[in-house]
Amino acid sequence: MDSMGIMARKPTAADQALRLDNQICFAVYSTAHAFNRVYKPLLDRLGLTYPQYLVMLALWERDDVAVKDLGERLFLDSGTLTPLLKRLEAAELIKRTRSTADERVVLIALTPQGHALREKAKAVPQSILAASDCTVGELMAMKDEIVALRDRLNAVLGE
Amino acid sequence: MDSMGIMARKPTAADQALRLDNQICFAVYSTAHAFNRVYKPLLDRLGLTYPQYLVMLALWERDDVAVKDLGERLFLDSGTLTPLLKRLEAAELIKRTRSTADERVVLIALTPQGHALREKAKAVPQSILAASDCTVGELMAMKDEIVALRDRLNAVLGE
DNA sequence: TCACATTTAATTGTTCGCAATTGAATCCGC
DNA sequence: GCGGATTCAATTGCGAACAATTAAATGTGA
Repeated sequence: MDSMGIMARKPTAADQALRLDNQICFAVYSTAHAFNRVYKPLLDRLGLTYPQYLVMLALWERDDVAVKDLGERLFLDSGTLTPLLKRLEAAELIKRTRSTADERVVLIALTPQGHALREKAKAVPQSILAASDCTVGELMAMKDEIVALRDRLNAVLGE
Repeated sequence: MDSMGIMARKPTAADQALRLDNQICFAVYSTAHAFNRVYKPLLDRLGLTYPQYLVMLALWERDDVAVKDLGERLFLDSGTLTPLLKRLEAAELIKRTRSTADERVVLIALTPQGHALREKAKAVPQSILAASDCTVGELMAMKDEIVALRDRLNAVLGE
């Protein structure tokens, strides 16, 4: 077969598909890391990691919600969220309380400091926009495509 | 200001930008996780995690390379790669050897088993393609856009 | 009512991902 | 040569991410 040797061989479609450059998943994976690195210095000023920032974004839209609800919005499970939320509570940005109606449920609420942090966070998106060197319209179009892809992937998982 | 209270308030552009739905970074982040979950059962059969699969993809294209070279291709550093490569070595898929020319450098080479695994891996991309429910053309177009975004983000980091 | 299934968070263990540091090897200017 | 800067991989420590399990609370059917 000489698949690794000196002899020339016409690359098959399967060969091409295994090329790193051709993989959309690697494109998405490496772009996620690039975003993370761009966010890092901005979020350091807020005392947040990127996943913590996502949790705060979700809570600024709606708080007093169960861990499960937060997990569904962020596509994360309790194994990830429980320790992360404990760190946010230690930072006094949120408060965790058992629901009285259903004691299995832990409700997450913002503290005054948690609410207040939103003002400081408003500067973040425009810094990212600048770093992306794109227009808002371009980014939103891309975002819609990527979300559509994500939702199709998640649909397969749900089967 | 009543930013959290009952009074209605016209959402500003900054408010809109903080919405989770509007964030391309969250779209990318959550899509990366969705890919990971789709890959998981496929890669389990190969005995690889997703990052390990990426390393193998890179090595199938070119091996006998330094850790640093691998890191540049995958956008990862030695803190991530060193333990990952040790696990691949333990699985006998790669061999790590110090370069004789420059003893700081560790060269990564595929073992026969490492080469052989490529044949089994050929089935993976088409399964992903099916899960994405897209045409190859659509995916490649998206990939190019995302890579362009990644490269602009990385360019800002390099400044 | 009571057994049994389901739901919800928390926990445990493994693997990334990265910042910061370390230590060895190499390079470079003088 | 020699000394300091640089390069490279490894290490340490922390924070995700997730599978699998646990434990408690709740729901359901006979």
